[in-house]
Amino acid sequence: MLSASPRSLGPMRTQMLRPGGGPVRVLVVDDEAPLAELLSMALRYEGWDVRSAGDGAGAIRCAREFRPDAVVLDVMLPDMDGLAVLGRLRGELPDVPVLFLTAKDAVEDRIAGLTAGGDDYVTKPFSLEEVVARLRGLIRRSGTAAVAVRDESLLVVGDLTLDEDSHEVARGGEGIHLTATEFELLRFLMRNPRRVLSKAQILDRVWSYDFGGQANVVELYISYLRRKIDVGRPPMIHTRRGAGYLIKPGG
Amino acid sequence: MLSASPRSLGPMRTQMLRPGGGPVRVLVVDDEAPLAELLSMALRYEGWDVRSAGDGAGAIRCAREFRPDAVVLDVMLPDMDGLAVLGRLRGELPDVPVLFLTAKDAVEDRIAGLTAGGDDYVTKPFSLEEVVARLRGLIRRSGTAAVAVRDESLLVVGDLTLDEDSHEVARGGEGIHLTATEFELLRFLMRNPRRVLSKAQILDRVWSYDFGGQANVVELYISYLRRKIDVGRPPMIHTRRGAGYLIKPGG
DNA sequence: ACGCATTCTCAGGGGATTCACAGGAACGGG
DNA sequence: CCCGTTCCTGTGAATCCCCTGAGAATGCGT
Repeated sequence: MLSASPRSLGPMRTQMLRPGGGPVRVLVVDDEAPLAELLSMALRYEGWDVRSAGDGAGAIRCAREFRPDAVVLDVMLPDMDGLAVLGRLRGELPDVPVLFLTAKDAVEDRIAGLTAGGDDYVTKPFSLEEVVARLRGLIRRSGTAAVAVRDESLLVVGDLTLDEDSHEVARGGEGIHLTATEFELLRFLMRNPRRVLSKAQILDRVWSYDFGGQANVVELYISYLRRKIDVGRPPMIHTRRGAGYLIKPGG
Repeated sequence: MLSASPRSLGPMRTQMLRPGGGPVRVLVVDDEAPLAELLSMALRYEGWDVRSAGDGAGAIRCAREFRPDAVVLDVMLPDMDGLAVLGRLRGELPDVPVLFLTAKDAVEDRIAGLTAGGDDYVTKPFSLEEVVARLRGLIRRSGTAAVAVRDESLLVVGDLTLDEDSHEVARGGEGIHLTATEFELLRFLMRNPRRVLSKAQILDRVWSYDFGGQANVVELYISYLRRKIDVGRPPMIHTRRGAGYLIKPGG
């Protein structure tokens, strides 16, 4: 039914597919309904087939019948703790990669134990761009899905390259150091080349879902990025006054 | 079958159709009746099948039976808030794209997240042209409807091109810089080539619905546009004295 | 605890954009 | 050919949008 890709940004992007040919399947487990909803939408937007559960029991049940290729799992659930859910999950799906969601102040060693198997985690509040990127990384590396995957981790726009695995950025072969936020912003731009992105879109996607600050942080970080990648070169980041920003190869 | 198009403007325009063959269905949800009416008319004018609801409960009910291909949703509703409506809506129609309407000065942080799924939004007061353009974009990208879709983001009239994604405009291959208002005006003209558009129509469509200024802004902006796209070339923007303006390829 | 990196707020400034106004040009009917 | 109407466009002011420096607050590693 979802045969056509529901992605809206980045129409030319290669679509991740599972071996059978259908879209990658992801299970979202979180008891905060709005957050689960937000995540589900963002992941569907990637072209993935998403289901969600609000507690551990539901997660196990859904895992059994849905057989997802990846799981996004909140470690704080009402009925059972993260470790228990993980154990039962692995009973059903031994090799499924898991992305944990955890509060900032959670005990670090617990997480370290959970992610020992090559899984990953992000702390709340997270940005959607970050969750999607981590999940893509997990799926790609797991090898169970991810068939139609080229050199997926490298984004290229003109002579500008960004490696989503190593987080290395270079323009004209010369390496460029970016901070975490700068990197996320540039990744979002580069994943949508030649497309005007409004400041609101950027804010929604790159900043945490609970960010309540001034909207001009976007302008500020665009300014930072330009200093680092557009200095003394044909500029690639362009302003569309009244509309937003876009990145494109100089020409 | 395209000849049976109910559109009144632009007979040659490709008509968006849903997979079954019928017109695209859109649900408008807004408690301000005049505004809902205005929107509905503008969307019917696009050849779409439109229904409207004045509150969240009505929206859910209508979504269930009407099964729209897209939804226009005011985030401020009398009975429930935007996120709640969105949640219930998605319960009925998991993949329907949503265009949010929001007040300019609304609390920004409640918007953040709403648009995460690839949805979009416009701030009040908006122009109808903007709403229609955004909605077309959402429908086109959602893939559920949008069958008769070519290279939709590019408008072409003679040697003049306008890209709705990158906001780039060129005549004879040469790039042209337009301001936001000039861009919207040209888009409206190009979406209705060879058709006379009255100043009133243009004002209603391109300017915000609460614009209270002088009617000759249209003349002024036509003048701006001519300087930029018709300078020293066979003119494409023509005046029909007493009637309005139209754009057509020189010849 | 200390220093450095990073994130973000605030505010000033500059330039682009929008728009009103008004005089002049073009048009069309008589 | 005259005149009223409609349209075009120069000028200028107000506003809006965007850029960026300075510095506070926070986080992070040593």
